[in-house]
Amino acid sequence: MTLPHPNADQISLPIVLAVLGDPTRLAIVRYLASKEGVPLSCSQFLDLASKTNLSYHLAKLREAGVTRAEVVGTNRMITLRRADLDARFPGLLDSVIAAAGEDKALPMVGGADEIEIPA
Amino acid sequence: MTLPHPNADQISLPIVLAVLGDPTRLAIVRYLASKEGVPLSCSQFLDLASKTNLSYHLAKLREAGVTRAEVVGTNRMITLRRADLDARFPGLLDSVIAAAGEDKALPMVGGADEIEIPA
DNA sequence: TCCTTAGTTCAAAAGTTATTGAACAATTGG
DNA sequence: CCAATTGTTCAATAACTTTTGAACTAAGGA
Repeated sequence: MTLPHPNADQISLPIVLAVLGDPTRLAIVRYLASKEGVPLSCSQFLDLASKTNLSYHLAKLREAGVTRAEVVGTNRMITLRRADLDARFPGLLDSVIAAAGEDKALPMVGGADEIEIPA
Repeated sequence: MTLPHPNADQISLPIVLAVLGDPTRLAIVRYLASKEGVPLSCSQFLDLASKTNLSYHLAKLREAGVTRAEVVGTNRMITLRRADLDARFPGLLDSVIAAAGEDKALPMVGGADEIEIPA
């Protein structure tokens, strides 16, 4: 019942960039980052897309090595693979998240005001 | 005879990431970065793809705001838009280039040994 | 002027990614 | 056990991206 994840050394730069180059997925990553490592269930992202479509985007993120999904009962708890990404591509995730944090064009997970943008 | 470029504030994060999420284009950017701001003509990249296909990829990079192309006689001289990208997405380009610099899976522009990988 | 060099444009084909709805599986709570 | 909740899978379609070759433009040199 564990889902397939690449290990750190299998994470590919072009694949990670391509996966992050989608507004829905970037919004997911931004929200995960704003929650500082707290695992979130898939259903937390239903603002962004239909259930089916979310399943697709979350699988892309997981298969690229950007997120980790753990099966807990009937939920999948999603976290960012911060340490693995930082080890593989130092500074990349931080700069993407910082840039995404200011991006008004990206879809929002909560009803706005959900994400703290540090002044 | 000047080509269309977005200005700095029109550069979009997801578009930049998507454009960089392609091995051919990442190789182009890596090579441009390795040449430290020296303008290169399109034909320098013919190792990577056919002339027609290069034209397509270079247009994508230019339209995304990643590169600038200046018409000089019958050549287009290409440079990285380092300052604009750094202003817009601090640290992003540097971390992408650093990660790409070590990536053996990316296509090479010269016959290898062309790019200095700092030890 | 004629030829070459450098690069673009166009239309077609091939391939890939995103989105949808219906049906399914697994767990939990009553 | 039954029903609800959570999320996946599948097949279809729509939409986009990549690649190709042939035809083209524009500048420069002989």
